[in-house]
Amino acid sequence: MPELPEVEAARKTALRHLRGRRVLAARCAPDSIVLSGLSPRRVEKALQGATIEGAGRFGKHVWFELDRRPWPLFHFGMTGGFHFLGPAEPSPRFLKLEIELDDGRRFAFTDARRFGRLRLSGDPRSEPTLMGLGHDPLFGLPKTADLARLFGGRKAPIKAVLLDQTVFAGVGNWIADEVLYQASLHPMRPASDLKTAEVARLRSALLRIIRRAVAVDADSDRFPPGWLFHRRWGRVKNSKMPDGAAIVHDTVGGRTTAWVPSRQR
DNA sequence: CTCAGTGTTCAGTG
DNA sequence: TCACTGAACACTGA
Repeated sequence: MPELPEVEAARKTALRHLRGRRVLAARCAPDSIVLSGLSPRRVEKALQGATIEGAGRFGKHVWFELDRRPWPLFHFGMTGGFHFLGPAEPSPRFLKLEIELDDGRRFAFTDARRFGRLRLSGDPRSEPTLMGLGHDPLFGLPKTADLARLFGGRKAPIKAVLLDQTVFAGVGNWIADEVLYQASLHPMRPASDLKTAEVARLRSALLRIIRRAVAVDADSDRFPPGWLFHRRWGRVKNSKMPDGAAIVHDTVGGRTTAWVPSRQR
């Protein structure tokens, strides 16, 4: 669920449900991994009685803006997510944080696989982990010439560079594959080998894909039918694009990579 | 039972 | 120091 568009959709939904709401009660699970050692009590105390005024995001990180500090800062890892519940609904499985709002509704943060994180921050934007991030495509990308210069020092496969959060914040595995497919680029090409025209194609594909996915709130049923996304899942043998082009699966940059050799040279 | 997986970090290497 | 690679992490679901 959690690449940039999914996290942005979660942020917007949170904003819709939570803005202006006061926290009546908060319950935080004693999960020392997800909390990275932070005490559940501190999280509960930070939220208890606070009013939620906004929600921010950078890359795959999302946070709530309260009327006082510190603020909760979330990362979804592989399986984290937000849930919004009515007063009588049962709490979801894998619950890490639950909040009761002053309108009777409830908010929950869950994470089955526990790669997600919940922290507190006086100012998320100045957290070292956020400041180390590269360009969030939704907030804009450098011009082609500057990207080309950035790639010039990288001999790693372009797929790996796309996944590098210190270069492109928020890009994950399916977006990287979609970008390379739509830009007709071989995932294993060393980044430094890309010609200017190829960097331009990558740049516009990245912008187009992120903007479109965000515009439909990361609802993959509404992604354009031609996207690789719809046919990339699993290492399914003999899978093909609608035009008959074969999709193959390899490991590149340590991740499963779905690509179409007939199109990506 | 085995294995892949929409992510990040850290150790080891060059 | 930097860039890069691969393993580790934790757990579910196929």
